[in-house]
Amino acid sequence: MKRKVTLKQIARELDVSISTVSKALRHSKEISEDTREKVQAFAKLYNYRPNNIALSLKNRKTKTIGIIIPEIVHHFFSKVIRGIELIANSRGYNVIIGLSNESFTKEVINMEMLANGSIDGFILSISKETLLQQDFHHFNETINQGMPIVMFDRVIEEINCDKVIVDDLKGSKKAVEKLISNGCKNIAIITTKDYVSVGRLRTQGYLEALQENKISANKSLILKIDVELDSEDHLEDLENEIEQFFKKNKNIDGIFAVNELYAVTAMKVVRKYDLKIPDNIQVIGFTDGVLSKHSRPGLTTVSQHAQEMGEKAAELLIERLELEVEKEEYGEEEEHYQTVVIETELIERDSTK
Amino acid sequence: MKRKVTLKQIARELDVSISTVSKALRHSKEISEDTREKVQAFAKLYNYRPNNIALSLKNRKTKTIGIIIPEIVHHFFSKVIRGIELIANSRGYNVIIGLSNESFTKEVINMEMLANGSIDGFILSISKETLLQQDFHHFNETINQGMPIVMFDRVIEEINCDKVIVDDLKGSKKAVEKLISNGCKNIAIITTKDYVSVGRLRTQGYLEALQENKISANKSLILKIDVELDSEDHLEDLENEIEQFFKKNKNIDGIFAVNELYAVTAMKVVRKYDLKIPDNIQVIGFTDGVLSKHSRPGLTTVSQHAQEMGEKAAELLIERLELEVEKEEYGEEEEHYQTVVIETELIERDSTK
DNA sequence: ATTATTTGCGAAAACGTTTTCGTGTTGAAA
DNA sequence: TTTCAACACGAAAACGTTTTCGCAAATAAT
Repeated sequence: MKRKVTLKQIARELDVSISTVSKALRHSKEISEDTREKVQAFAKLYNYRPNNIALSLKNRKTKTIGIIIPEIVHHFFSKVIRGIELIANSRGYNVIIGLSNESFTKEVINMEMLANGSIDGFILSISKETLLQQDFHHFNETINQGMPIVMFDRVIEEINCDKVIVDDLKGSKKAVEKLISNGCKNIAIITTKDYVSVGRLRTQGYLEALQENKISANKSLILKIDVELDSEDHLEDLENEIEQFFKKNKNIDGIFAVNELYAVTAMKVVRKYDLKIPDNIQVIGFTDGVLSKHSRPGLTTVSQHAQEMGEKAAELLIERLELEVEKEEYGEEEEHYQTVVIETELIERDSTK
Repeated sequence: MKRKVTLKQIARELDVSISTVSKALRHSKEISEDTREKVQAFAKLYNYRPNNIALSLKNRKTKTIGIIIPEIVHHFFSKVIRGIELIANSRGYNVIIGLSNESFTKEVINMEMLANGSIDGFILSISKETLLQQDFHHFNETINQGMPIVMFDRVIEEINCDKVIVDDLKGSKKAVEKLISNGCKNIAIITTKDYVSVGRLRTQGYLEALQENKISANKSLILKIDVELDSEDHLEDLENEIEQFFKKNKNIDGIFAVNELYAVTAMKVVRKYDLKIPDNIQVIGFTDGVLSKHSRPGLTTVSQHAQEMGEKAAELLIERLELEVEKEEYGEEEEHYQTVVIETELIERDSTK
């Protein structure tokens, strides 16, 4: 077992100084061609690679991005990660992941763990619990310490940072408009309780679409699901709740669900009542994940372009990181944060006419 | 914007030495109660946190685990990650992720990027391309440099490291036996080409089950899919290939597929021919992912307990990491690597009788 | 032959810690 | 009064780099 070789060892072996070795390896003009070749040959032979940690300490930057997300077993989030990783890697950055598990405390702990030098900046999506508690001090503190944050999907207006969001409102509106123009008269929405911002926005899109088409919203056609039923362990509860909802509203001929799971579960329930999709009831979901593609019938859905969100978020963060280097040289300029909106796209499959 | 405070700054501010500050914060008995309190109060006020990078450099360990996987947008892998993260975090480790994208080169590059000090050890699953090329030098080199590796799921016998595998052979055997005992006479298998070790093992399980039940294997009932059709972009090609296969083998009454995607795609094809599942054809898949749960009919499947695999892998790695510290103190002992087998479980749903 | 310039290299500082060891001061024991 | 331990603290090394600066030797210019 040969441990990693260091500059010091090379220097000792070749009877030169550490500085000489370092310079020789970085092709410094200061070093004679002779020594340069000698050192490089030796380094190659022993497969020398500079130690990242030492570099990080010296440069005071780690070339690593911290990602904090609520959940990784999730098509949307994993696609975002893929996008982030793609851009990050191509620009020489690594990606370190912390899962909040939708818990406020874990989110805070994870961020603290990473903020102490391990990373240069965060890309994150806020946990449901944090949204619920409305406690955002950890974000502000991190930013105040000079560590940039890019938020995606679940963001908060008031925090001063770059953001990447999907146009939830417009996306939902398009979806509901599609149902309307397809002839639906009684369109139900299956959504989350309001504190998850995306749920609120998507509900709003639903309402606006109705309004603009002169359809009066019917409160009993709005089903708000408790987030606790989202997990895979509560599939049956979710199904039951949706079934109760159906029983109470037999006239439904269109369903807009704010995520895939709600949509396919709704379809499952619909089938129990021997109704045909899309003939009797049309369904549109949100998020173009694996369920939408493989459900039967194929689910018409609003695609969020998750990977693109990740890519954009990574670009924003890295730009800011590299820009900061310059900022230190010139004086501080005004910081200006952007919010990038990723357009949604309605992907039509067989659950609509 | 107040930058992170360091020991040096505290020392200067309080007019003591850096050593004193460090000791005071670590509750050293060397420091008088007076100074200790003073320092701690100041540190708390300025929210002092030791810099991780500096600690890593000093301790020559990063408390970070590197994960290399072929793909993250994948139920199995993301569940494994969740398992790893769970254990890692509870033991004070972070998790840094590299995606190989099933490419040999990216696997190598990613590993090199992380191996230079960024992490203490790897948990990885080998890319298909690497398996195909049979080039494993990067694993051996990493291990030779004293960096432990734990492989999971897609592993290689010959490499000297801990492994966590699912009992693919037994799992498949159980599945096929189930089909047999349910009365299937012509059982097809949809599998991958042989170089993907899990595909090979699962095929082997299929063959053994047939043999032990005195059913002669029929080569035309074995469909080996090219891995390139696995991605979401080639769903149609996959479907076509399976359809051709069906056309040639109209007598199939049972299907065992080595992953979810093949299974649900097969079901899709079956439906085209107006055959009933499970009445005319029974289907069993592998991997209990989101597709199995939500497909219609629900897919009977072999569950691999992905999260448990991740947990076990993390435990193995961390144990070895902490053990190594001791090993440096006592002389080197014989290293002994384990291979942990995670039992599979047959989850019965509606695609079997 | 003397001075000026270039060349090639090493010493040392810096990044932020922890830890070993040394040392001056105090109070107690001799 | 002298000796010794206990106490409280600081200096310095170490982890592995990069980089600035200084310095000697070699070369060029006068």
